[in-house]
Amino acid sequence: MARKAPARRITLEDVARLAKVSPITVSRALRTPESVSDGLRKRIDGAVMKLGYVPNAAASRLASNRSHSIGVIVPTLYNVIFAEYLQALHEIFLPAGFQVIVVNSRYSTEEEENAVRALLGQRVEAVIVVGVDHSPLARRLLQQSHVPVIETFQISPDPIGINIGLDHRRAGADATHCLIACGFRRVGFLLGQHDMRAVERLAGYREAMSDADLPADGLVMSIPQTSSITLGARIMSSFLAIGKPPEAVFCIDDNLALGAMQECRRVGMRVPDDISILGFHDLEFAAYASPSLSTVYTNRYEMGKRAAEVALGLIASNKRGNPDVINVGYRIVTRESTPA
Amino acid sequence: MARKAPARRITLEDVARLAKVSPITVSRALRTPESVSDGLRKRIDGAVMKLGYVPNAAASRLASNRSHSIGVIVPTLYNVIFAEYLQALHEIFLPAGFQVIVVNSRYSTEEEENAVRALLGQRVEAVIVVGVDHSPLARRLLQQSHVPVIETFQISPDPIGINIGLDHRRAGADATHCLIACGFRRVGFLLGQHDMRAVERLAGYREAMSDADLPADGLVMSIPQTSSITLGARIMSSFLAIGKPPEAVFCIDDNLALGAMQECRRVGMRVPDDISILGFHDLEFAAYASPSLSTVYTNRYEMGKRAAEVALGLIASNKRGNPDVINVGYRIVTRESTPA
DNA sequence: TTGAAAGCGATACCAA
DNA sequence: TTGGTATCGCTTTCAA
Repeated sequence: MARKAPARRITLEDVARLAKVSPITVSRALRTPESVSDGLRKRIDGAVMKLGYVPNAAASRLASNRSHSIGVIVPTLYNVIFAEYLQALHEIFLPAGFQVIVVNSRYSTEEEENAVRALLGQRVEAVIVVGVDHSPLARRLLQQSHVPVIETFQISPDPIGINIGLDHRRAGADATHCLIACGFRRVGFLLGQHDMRAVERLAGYREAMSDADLPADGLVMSIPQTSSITLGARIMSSFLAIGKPPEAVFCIDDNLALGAMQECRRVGMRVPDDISILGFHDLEFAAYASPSLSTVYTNRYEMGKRAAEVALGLIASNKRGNPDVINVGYRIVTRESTPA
Repeated sequence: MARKAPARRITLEDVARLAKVSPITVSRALRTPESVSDGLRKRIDGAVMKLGYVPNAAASRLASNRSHSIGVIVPTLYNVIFAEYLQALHEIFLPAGFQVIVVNSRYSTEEEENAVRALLGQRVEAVIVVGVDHSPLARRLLQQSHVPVIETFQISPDPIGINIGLDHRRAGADATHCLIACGFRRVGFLLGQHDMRAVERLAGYREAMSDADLPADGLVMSIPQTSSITLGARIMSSFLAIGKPPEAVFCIDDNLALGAMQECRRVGMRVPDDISILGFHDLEFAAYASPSLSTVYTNRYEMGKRAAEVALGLIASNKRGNPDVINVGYRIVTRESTPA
């Protein structure tokens, strides 16, 4: 076995010894400097610096039963929508003295369950999770944890706690109606992986088609992989390969839409003259594509910001928050890739 | 003050009591199930399930002095290059039983220092950080921490431990030479914020211009904000506003490049006929832009992967790793936005 | 303002 | 295979 402690780590006691005070005084000087006399504080700060002391967070958490950290579960980091969301969370939590622990569930309910366990094990003071579908155990663990739980991005018929999101089914239906209103009958739907938000938007699409008495058969095309521009091009290519091209396609997100658009142009179809393309989320490049991309704007930043604010409020008041749904909505943005 | 413990949290002891075994046996059953008899294991698992027990990581860390977690510091989450890098880290560390704690330093040395302190306080078993410029205290804390430190993305003249990156100065010089070789004399340089990688690339640009006896005065344009497509358009717009347009511009990254390209087109300049544009990083959309964007490919995934592998090796062998530089290089990718 | 003693909830080490 | 006991490094009482 390795020799114990190859140069033991510096502890509070080491600092106390060097500063010739008791450990508890050092602890105080670090947490509430104003509660310690000037002289001592200076001696202690000096000792801390000299030794390069870094408090052991595990010990602190154990003793205080406070972690000063927030757990956040996102399905991926590849998509910039989650970066925007996380940015908002950081902007609220860091100044409030909380650390943000981000865990990536990679769109897997199983990994999400592990993430929940890991975060609750860290005794995070709130859990903020993207999506509303969880494994039964994950749901139960969240429910019986004593911390606020906030589900985001999607609204839930049965939220665990606070729920801040938008109605993806309605957004999908509205967007599809919008294309139908342009006079299109063959409206396609392109998607990558079938996460629950995608599935809801697809359901909205089917609903809208059905409402307009239009068949959706053979118009839904999916390659269940992480959404990307490349994937959009591939899906569009498969779509075009199997028969009569659609008059319009609604893509599960802007990445797919951009790829689909480029693929159409590659094979000589003009957008929007020969085919219309509608994306989702309104990523930054959508406005800069040529033609610029029509899409559905969603406010990721606001969802993050409100989630963080709600969480801070609940933590401060030592409550969990009764189930409540906050719908932040969406907005269809018409640009050049669809008719005016 | 709030009443203490509104329904106390479940501990190992609660599980032990319910399963009628000693706490230490529960601990064993959870960590090394094979070291406990079948009957007990089942009873214990049942009790864990029934109570929804989640071990307190703080207590475990304190007692075992192992955190099973890795600290990663990135300057932003907005840029997909870091998502790719983090993805690689996750893919290596999670299966190896390590949690990845991601902290965002928001391009601030000060926040980075806080991040270092927070991570070392968590007793992470390795620190992986983007960049090689740190505050003196951050550097010292990393140095005297007893864990492996891996600096990435950029090569360092004086690495703390292992250093995996590329030479941004040379990449900047090579890219600029490439434009000069096309016969351009007025080659501009566009950048947003002056992080150290950007500064190195700028230095490379200046070097290349000076090598070719070309003046760089008035050809460097910067708006020190987070890089984005919009920002690229704005910087290009300012550039065009102040006088004779350049023959080519080298942009600090593909976002800026795409924005710059769209701005040129907006004002009626053709790319590459009237102006050439070169980006950096080869983000996915670069190949799909129209015209497709020439750029410099960097391998973020590989940097993450190798950093993780090296870290795991060092952790396993209980070593810190002597300073060593691994240069992963880059590659200039010529597409339609520059002459062939 | 400072300090002494008693935990926090797990694991390590040694016994049975 | 199972259990007792000390201990990890800090904070929370409570006293001085």
